[in-house]
Amino acid sequence: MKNVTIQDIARVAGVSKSTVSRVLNRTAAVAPEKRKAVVEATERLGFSPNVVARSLANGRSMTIGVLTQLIGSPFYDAISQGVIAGLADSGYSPLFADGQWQESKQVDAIAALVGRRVDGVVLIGGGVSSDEISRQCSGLPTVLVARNLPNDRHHCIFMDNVSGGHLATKYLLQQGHRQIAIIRGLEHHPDAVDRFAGYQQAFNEAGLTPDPKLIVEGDFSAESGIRAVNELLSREQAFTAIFAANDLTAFGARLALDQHGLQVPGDVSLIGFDDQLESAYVTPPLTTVRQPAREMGSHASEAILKLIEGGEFSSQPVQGELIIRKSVASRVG
Amino acid sequence: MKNVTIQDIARVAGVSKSTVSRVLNRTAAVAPEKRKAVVEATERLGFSPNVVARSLANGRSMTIGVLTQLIGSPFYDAISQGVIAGLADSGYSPLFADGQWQESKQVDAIAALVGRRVDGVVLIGGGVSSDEISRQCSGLPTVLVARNLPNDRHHCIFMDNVSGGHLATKYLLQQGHRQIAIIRGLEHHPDAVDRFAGYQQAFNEAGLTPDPKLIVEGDFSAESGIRAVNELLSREQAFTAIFAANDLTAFGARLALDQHGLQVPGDVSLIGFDDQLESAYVTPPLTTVRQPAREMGSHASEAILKLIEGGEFSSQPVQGELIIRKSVASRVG
DNA sequence: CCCTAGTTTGAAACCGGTTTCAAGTGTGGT
DNA sequence: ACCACACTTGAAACCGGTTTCAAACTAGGG
Repeated sequence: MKNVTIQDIARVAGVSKSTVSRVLNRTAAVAPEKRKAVVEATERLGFSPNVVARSLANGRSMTIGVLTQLIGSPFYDAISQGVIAGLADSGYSPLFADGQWQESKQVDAIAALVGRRVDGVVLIGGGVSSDEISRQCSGLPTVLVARNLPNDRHHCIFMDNVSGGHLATKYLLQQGHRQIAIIRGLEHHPDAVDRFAGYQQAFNEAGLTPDPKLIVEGDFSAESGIRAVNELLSREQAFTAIFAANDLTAFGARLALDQHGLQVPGDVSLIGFDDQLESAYVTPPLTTVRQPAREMGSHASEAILKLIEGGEFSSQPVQGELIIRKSVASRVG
Repeated sequence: MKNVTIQDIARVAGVSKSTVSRVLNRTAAVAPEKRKAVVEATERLGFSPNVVARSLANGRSMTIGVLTQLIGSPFYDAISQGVIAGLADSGYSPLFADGQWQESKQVDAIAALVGRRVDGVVLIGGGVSSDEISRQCSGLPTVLVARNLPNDRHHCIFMDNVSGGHLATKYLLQQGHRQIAIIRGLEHHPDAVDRFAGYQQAFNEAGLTPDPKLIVEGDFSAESGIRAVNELLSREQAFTAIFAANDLTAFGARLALDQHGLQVPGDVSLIGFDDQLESAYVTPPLTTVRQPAREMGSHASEAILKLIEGGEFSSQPVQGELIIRKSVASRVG
């Protein structure tokens, strides 16, 4: 049950372990017959190198720490998947830690990753302060995803949420809607405030002002979509369209509208944000702003790998894409 | 930028590194004043132990290898999340590897995990043979999730899919349906064949036989739900209900029915399998058989931890639960 | 044929911890 | 006062690799 070590190979092949190491890593020239002996011994004994020992010796763990928020949110999950995919075949493996949306847990989790001597860190979302990140990850390649810390100490891969919110709202305006309700995300969540800013900006550009009675809070959950529609309906202020914080919220809103006998898009149009997998298959298929979550994740992996190799990489906000399906009706003509 | 080692602490505290180790791990009694000196030095220098070195020394990496299939499938993703959650606060971290549904990649991925000297392995789904698993993971605590390898060499946490399929079909029969179409999953996927067996069993118990014209293949995707419904409709064999391979397939089926002007559940009833997050919020909310994916994942973590501690654990198939919502109408009376 | 430069090679140090072992210290019993 | 025994402690070995260094060997040039 014992593991085979390079010492065992050295003995069998009749060389020193230094030579075995050199053969295995092609790190120096070795006489052909010795090389052959080592290779044969390696295969015969079924050697698999102890990555832990190797890491200790050369200081590289071949591991990338990934901090998720584990909220079961389709968006963040898709980013994680992108990170995993982007690391495939790189030799690096992703080590996950879980922040549970609590800052203290996130700080602990980062510490755990750093303690494991990961070669790089990918932080997905979360609320850890810039200073804390700098302190813990100093000297370590670090990439933030789905978050923008506006200073040049960090590398960030994030979406331009104001332009995304603008895109959605402008489209609704173009389709002739004027009473456009918005279900916001969590009050202080930067994504939510940015999308809301885009919403306002689109109205401003059209020389219009959004009706404050059509603005309602949410928390990115489907349940909050239901609550929001009920709230909206109780305010007795007519609206012909809803811009939901994300697709999940849109699903909830759609269901609540249905329960009130309101058709989508016949009576009210609906637009989401994210473009999660299911959105193309609900009835009616949801018009939404696509966030390339998976791509952002794999982009983060590429960035980390580049940083590890000593390279640089420039990040610029990725743009959302309007995916037009069937949940928005035209009010023109 | 250099890291603080226990050697540094030993020097500052005026003791040997053995003593530092003993204080840090409470592994032996140490004189109070020395202990105090060590603790102070530790805090003053901001020491964080090198987990890699520790792993090498005591042979425990405090890491659990997790092999996923990364298919973006809500079901498998939920299991992964459960595994992550179950490991939280255990001191162990999950190291992910990606099998991409290809057996050769899976074998490589397992090898990579084992090479990193993980203390246990969680295999989620996948098609690696029992022998291969035994060979690679011999001596390592190993748990399979969402898969049943019927021999006593492995620990498996899986759902009883025939009883699940039975549950769904029996419910439809009880509601008065007789022409029940089934959209199967991938032809040779064990989950699909088991659910189909449950479907047949429910018919048999009722003294009925399913109509072969109402059986159609799928691949667990939403797109395959659309294709299946089109196929079904083209066969011109009446049906009043559809049992879909999973919720995603049900979504696709629902959309296709809608496009053909068929109401759910007015014209045809629909039942899914999984109970993914969104299923409660589509219109109509989907009646389905719930698979406790997340729970299975965290259960797997618990099992692994127990096995690592030398304990045992007995696995028995988890049962699905019928979640009755609004997508099935009664045909009785 | 000798000297020098270049190539292979193994011994040993090292990465940063844990653990064994034996020496040193102190305590209590008689 | 003496001895046995328990308790602390540091030196050193160890985990399994990588890397430095210097010795030994090889080949080429004069």
